[in-house]
Amino acid sequence: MILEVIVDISTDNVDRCFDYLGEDVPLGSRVAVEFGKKQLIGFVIGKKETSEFSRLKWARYIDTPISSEQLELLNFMRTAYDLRYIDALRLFVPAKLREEKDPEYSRKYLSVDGARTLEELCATVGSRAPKQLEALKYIAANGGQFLSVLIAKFGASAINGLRGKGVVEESLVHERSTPLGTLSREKKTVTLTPAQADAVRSIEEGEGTFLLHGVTGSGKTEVYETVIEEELKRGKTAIMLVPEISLTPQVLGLFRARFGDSVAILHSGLNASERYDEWKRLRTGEARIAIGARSAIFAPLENIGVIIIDEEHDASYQSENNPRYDTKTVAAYRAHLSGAKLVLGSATPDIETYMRATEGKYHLLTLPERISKYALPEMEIVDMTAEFRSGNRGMFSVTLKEALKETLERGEQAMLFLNRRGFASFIRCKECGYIAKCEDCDISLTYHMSEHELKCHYCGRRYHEITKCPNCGSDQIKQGRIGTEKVVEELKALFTKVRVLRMDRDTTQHKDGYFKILGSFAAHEADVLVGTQMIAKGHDFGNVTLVGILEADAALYFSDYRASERTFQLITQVAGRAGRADKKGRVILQTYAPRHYVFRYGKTYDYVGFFKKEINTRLVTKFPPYTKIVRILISSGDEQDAVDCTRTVYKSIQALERERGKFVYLGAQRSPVTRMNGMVRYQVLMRLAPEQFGLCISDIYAAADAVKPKSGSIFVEINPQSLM
DNA sequence: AGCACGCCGACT
DNA sequence: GTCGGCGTGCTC
Repeated sequence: MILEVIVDISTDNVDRCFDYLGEDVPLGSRVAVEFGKKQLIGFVIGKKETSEFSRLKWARYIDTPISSEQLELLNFMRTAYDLRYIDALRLFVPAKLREEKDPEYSRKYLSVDGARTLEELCATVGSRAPKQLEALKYIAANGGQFLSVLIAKFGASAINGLRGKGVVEESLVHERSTPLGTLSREKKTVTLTPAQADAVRSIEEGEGTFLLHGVTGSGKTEVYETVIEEELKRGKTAIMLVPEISLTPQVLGLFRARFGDSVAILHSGLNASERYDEWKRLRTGEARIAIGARSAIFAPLENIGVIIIDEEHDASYQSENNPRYDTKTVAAYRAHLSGAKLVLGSATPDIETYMRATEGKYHLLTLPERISKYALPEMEIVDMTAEFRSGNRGMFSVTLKEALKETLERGEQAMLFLNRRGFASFIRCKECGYIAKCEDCDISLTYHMSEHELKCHYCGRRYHEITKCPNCGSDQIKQGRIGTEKVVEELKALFTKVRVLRMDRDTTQHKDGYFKILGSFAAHEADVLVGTQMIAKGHDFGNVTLVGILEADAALYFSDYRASERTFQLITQVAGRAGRADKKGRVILQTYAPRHYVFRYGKTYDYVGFFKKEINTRLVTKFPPYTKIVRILISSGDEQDAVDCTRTVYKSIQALERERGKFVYLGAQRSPVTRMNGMVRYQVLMRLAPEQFGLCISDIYAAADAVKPKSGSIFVEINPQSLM
């Protein structure tokens, strides 16, 4: 039998089948092959009787980690996203299975010599080795520990010293590193509200895709859990996806408590062995629920009853680096293949998702109110242009200053949220709030310092630099953007004794920085937490009664058609941080555009009102969901090469446009971020009507694949999250 | 990704 | 005269 094998090398030149002789094994099998003179892992994706090659090598069968259903999903993704076989295959298989050694691992485990007392052992080690003594005591106190853990904790020299002295016993433990047996299942019977029960019933009795729309605290999680439970009772399995950032130990703990060992958790904190362990528990059927970030959609489950995507509007569901894919589309296809239901949940759904729900393509389920009797905090909108005109040139409004003072006096905590994304800068008039926008696209213009001009990132149109506000004539027109450091500075100048924590890219760079800061704030080691969107999600702090949103409108002006949508999501999310059970919260939102519809609807948490307004804007400006944005990004080490490649691609796309009908927009330009690690970046950007998209996308992929930059890359993105 | 084959500059 | 630079091309 001839096996068609994909070898485990990720390059375009080997992104095809290679024929090998082998047994008649199932498709999706893992084989060991000699490729050139390298020993590699390969995956069987086809079988045939004859080959046009004469001197074939043999492939040795190992196992079959990928099901035929998963292979179908893989093929779908390959055409939908123009992926390499191997890049797509790797999503389905834990890294451990791609290493040549036996994936069944066992780890060295150290315990103290039980025949002697701890004092005797300490004496043997001697007082001249304090580190070893410390380690020894630790081992004794814990009843033993894995060698790798000990080395990480005490250093290799201390541990090897101990091992040399014969005071510890070594054994090979063929076991998972995080014992689960200790976690008992919590037999908590939750009583669902009528709305929750209705939602559960609709999902259980229906099929297809559901949008579960409910504000923060309306109890979406109970609906998910009950639906999963029902599916398990029917003998089905379930996948639940959550945004990467919400995979906190607490959230995971809740699910473990409810479902015990039948849930497998796939998160980025797992090492290769742990990941393999969880994968195997799903594959063998030991675990029947997979929970994780976006890649958990590839979990090795059969007979899936439901796929749940929580916070479905979250940007992390779109994979922005290879393999590029969009989880919701993949999930929809997987659900279709396995006859599973797809449940999308959010308080602020993606505009496209909600549109499909209004069109009847998704079943819309609404959870109207918060479960606890405490209403969402009220938002106060402060007009910063008025503050500016009345002489307050600082970044805090009078209202916010007073509210901060009161909060601190009561010994409560505050969060100051700074709405800042990326490094694009917009131009704003501080007197009247005017923002420079593209006349064609209604997208904020970005100031390019090198060229002294303003540009629209979506159509490339250029405008002269402006020094006077065209609206009110003021010369107070400048780049609007402030940093977290600046906020902390001004805060400390106002309140000398205030204890401030800052959370942004800089302070969370080192590992665990994120959780350390949150933990410290939760323990009331600081009065105010200043941060970017990072502090918007999850994390309830009982003592926080004030949330200040500085420059609430800043995200409105990032040159992105989703700016309003993102702003609405952010402000409603951040506002939810204020006030909990017993303490009423207060939200103060500072903006230079108080009359913008985002704030009008945001103030009352009116998503539907916002949606109606926003969808109309999208229709008029011809942005998604009424079009699809396709971007071909070309990067090269050589400027001329990049220009040549861009021209070639642009020409073939133009030819395509002549053949298939006019696109909504087509243009080629330098990428907004011109250089990135030594590479020059150009892009061909287009907007297609949905029908055109279906017709053209494979040709667009072909046009891009036909060009090969000398020392760089070329790839196609669909509705990219940002145009950086 | 590797590795071999292949055609042009400064070295024992 | 040769060693070696890394540019193109192939791996079933």
